[in-house]
Amino acid sequence: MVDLTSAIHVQRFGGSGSSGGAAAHDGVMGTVLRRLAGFAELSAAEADRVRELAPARRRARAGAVLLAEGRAGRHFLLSGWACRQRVLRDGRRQIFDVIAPGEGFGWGEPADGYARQTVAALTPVECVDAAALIIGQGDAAPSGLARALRGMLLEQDARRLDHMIRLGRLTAVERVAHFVLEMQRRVGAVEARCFPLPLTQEAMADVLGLSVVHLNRVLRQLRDADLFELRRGTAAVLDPEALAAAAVLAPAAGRMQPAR
Amino acid sequence: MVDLTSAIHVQRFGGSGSSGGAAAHDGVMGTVLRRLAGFAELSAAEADRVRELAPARRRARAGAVLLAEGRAGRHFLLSGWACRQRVLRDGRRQIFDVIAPGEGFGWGEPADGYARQTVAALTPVECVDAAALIIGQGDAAPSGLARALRGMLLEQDARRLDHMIRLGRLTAVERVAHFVLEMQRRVGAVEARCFPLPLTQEAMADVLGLSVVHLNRVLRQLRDADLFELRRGTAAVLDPEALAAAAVLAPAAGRMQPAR
DNA sequence: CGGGGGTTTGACGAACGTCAATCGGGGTGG
DNA sequence: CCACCCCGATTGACGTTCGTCAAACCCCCG
Repeated sequence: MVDLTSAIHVQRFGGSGSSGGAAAHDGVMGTVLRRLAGFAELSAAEADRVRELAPARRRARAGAVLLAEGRAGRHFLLSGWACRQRVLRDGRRQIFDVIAPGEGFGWGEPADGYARQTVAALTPVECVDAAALIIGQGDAAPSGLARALRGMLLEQDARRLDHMIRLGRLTAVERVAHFVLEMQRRVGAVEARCFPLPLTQEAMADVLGLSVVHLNRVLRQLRDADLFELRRGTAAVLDPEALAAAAVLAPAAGRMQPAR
Repeated sequence: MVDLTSAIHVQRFGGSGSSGGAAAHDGVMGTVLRRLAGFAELSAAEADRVRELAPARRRARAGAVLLAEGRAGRHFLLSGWACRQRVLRDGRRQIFDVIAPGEGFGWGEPADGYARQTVAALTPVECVDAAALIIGQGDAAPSGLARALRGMLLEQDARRLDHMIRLGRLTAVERVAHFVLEMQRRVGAVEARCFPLPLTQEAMADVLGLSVVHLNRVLRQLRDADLFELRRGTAAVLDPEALAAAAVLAPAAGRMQPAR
């Protein structure tokens, strides 16, 4: 499926404008285009419209707020990782959802003061405001772009349900195992043993509703059992079957199923 | 606001067809109409279209599956309480969301195999399939009905975020307090001391990600402290301020905010 | 060669789950 | 009308999981 192993390391601007191969041609928007294509085929014109967003991209450092609480508005994450979160007055933080490179944010978030969530960068990121992007919505045949974006939102919803189960009904080990498998699938590395997962243990703990210390112990436990390893931002699934067994629950599908 | 104290006890069919007062005129659809009106004003024609659904209503007993996993399709809950849930192979259950009388279900659920959730009745219920209801979507000015339904979905989304915080970052006492306040607001009984909450402790435990035993202890603790009481399906908020303090987090707004 | 943030570990305690038994109330059938 | 019964609520005892505090440790960068 989609290979993002390298995409996350793309941090250079300029160059790679119109050299040759498809990936090179896609330039910095490659991550986004490949991910969208995972949901629905885009027409050449649509892909071009997406590519044209590239000059508007901006960088942000880890920890930066990409979208303040209550704000919305179509963005894409070109590289790096972000999250949707909320911080309580006493400092406790819950991360609702991790945003992987190539994914969008701000599309689903209701702007009318309803959902109090903030989008924040977990690593250094590049992102673009896609407010200007023409989608081609409504009426008879939704465009490929519209279908892809819809698919992205649906998958996000599905993942949130999984996440609620994780938080409410899975043990710490199960939560970690399930989260790792979700990320593996999500990053398109189902066959690969290793994939990038540059999240702080603190961030991961705030995703999974655990303390950093306890998460660390669970990670060591999985490492000692040769199931899974996380070192320097790279995840390694050493024993997929055993890890899946530990996860109890199969992660949400990464692709749209045919309507019934 | 909306008073559902009696609505939940409406179990009789027939009668109350066109006697007099507004509530009586709304008949069995009154709960739904009042709730929709809480989000956006409906035109007389729209209200009539909703009322016309009444004959199609059906009953189900507690525990019945109202919408199987993966299915969707516009429904309203006329009376009784239901929930969206998922049950793991080993029997663990997580309830994603409680559905109060008058609320809709199946509107947001994606039908294409994405979200694996089941809608199940928590008490005896009456509900209708509203697939035939003409909404008046799209284009320039969305109808009152469309806006009301959209508001319902937005509120549901907002509540899910709160729910994720509850599960991931609040203690048992905080979870219960927050849940109770959310329900109070949701049922339109913010001023009232008492309101109907006919959930089994087992159901509430599965909402809050707790064991029944521990939930029971928390409830006793709140009762001993004269903060909150739950007896025979009726909730009594004895000390609103203290309960709100115990909840840490203010529950999601019950009404649509003006767009910014 | 120092910071400094992230990771790792130990010791301890609090929060929560499990097992098991009892209680209570309302619904049902005689 | 009453006895029975069953499901849900309640309680005690105990064990486990997980959080907190505190102290190293490690690695990356400057």
